[in-house]
Amino acid sequence: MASGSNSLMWFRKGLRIHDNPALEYAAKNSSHVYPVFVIDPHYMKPDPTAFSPGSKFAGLNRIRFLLESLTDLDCSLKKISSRLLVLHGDPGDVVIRCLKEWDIKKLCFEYDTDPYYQALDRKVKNYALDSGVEIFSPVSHTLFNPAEIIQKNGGKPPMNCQLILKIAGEPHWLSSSLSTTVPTLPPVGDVGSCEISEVPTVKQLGYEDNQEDETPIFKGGESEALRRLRESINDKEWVAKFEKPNGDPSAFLKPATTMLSPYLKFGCLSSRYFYQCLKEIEKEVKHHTLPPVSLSGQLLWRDFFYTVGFGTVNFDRMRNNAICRQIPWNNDDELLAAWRDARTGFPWIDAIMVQLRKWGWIHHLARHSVACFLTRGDLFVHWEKGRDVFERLLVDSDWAINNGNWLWLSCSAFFYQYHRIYSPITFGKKYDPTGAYIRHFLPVLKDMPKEYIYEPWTAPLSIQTKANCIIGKDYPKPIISHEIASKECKNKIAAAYKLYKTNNGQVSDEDLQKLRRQMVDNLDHNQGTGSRRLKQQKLI
DNA sequence: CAGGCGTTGCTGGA
DNA sequence: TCCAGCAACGCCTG
Repeated sequence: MASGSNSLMWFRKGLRIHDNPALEYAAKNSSHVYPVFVIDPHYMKPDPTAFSPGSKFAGLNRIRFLLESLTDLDCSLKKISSRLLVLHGDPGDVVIRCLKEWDIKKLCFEYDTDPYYQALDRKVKNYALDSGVEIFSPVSHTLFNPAEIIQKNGGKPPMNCQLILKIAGEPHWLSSSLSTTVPTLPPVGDVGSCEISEVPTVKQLGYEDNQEDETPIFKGGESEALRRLRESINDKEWVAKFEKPNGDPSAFLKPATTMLSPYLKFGCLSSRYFYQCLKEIEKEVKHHTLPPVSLSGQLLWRDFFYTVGFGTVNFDRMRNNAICRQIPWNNDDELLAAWRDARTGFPWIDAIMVQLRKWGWIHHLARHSVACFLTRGDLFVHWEKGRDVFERLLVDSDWAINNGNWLWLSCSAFFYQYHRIYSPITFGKKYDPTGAYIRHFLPVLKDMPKEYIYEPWTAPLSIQTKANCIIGKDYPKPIISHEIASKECKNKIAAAYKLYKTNNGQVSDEDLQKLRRQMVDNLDHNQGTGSRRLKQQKLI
């Protein structure tokens, strides 16, 4: 039986029992294990000034998911004669206080590459080192160790996904059996004067719990994650044939992907365990798709973005980010708000933005569609603004992956074929010619005939009247002409790329400002056919 | 230094 | 449903 000293298991992500090496280590030779989660008011308290319910940093959907995950974790810990200790306050201060109060000799937590945790962990590690507390912080959130990949690649992160496998080979743990359960944990010791609470409800955190319109799409927690994993991989044919670019973004009754991303984000599901399951299936079936498009490939993409995010200074911004193209994005908050609040006048785009707000999840290609529209395709708004909206609204929002994809979609890094623009009209039509997706998320258009549902402003007034939807009154006119705006966007990016080349990648703030002025001049020369002018005239 | 390639573009024709 | 043609990017490889 366990004997020895006290251990603190600090949960942050990795909200699971299975494949949790930090938890296993905490349990080893300890007389007491204190499983802790710290609720950071800074992250969790309601922010009434935000554009959607939630805190300053996270929408309510994600906060709810996190709380559900904690409840499930508490429940699982109770089954192995322990419990989750929930504390409130600045996580660094709280953990340091616990280390003192409980006479902790081992501090265990999953290693995290996000800048937030890098800073936080530095603080806690410094204290622990000074006071003789042993630290165990294994890499178990990703398939590979990002630092190791970077080192093997000569000190730089690999800049395409295929390279990861080439550099790393198969993960070292692939053929070993990852723990699926922990039989029992040493008991929680005396908590002294530390204030312990149960997992709070959203109401207790100060939120209105108005789960009005639709039942939530996700239920947080490891139990649900494992259940959904089984369900997803049950159909081996489906797994074997999975090809990411071929998914249907308009499928909402039965979405086209596994929808496991929120569980991977919080570590309710181990990406390593998931990968093992997929490899097992790939071994069994005759033919299967391959990375990067296969289902297993999707986990490699995750590692790819984690690695580049870890190895790139200022990965989450344009300025002073060595891999990011300098592009003179505009600062038009009106355009941004129209996109964010689903009133661009393009039903395909607006329907996606409604789904994002309600579900906290949209299909990968839907993300592409709206991200392209906001940035390089139509509105030319800065990708950092769109990133912020996604970061808030997505339940699965993950720092490295979200930023990486916005860099990708805005043609700022990784991908540069800026002339390939998703049409806000024809792209969705391809998958859903009758507009069922639009009708579901934008009921105001539910009676619009299918001939006009993607471009309702072209419907004759008699049709609009019959459909009970007057464009410009019941549903907005399009904020830009896609034909004109997309052409302008291409020209702007071409100019920015050109400057980047002539300046050898050294583009200053002044250079960008100059470029912006030139662009305004160009618009004026074009006799007001530019998007700016169109917007002023409220033209369609 | 040229040629091939890149998870997910669009249009129009067969 | 598949394909060519369009326009045309940078990065990697040899």
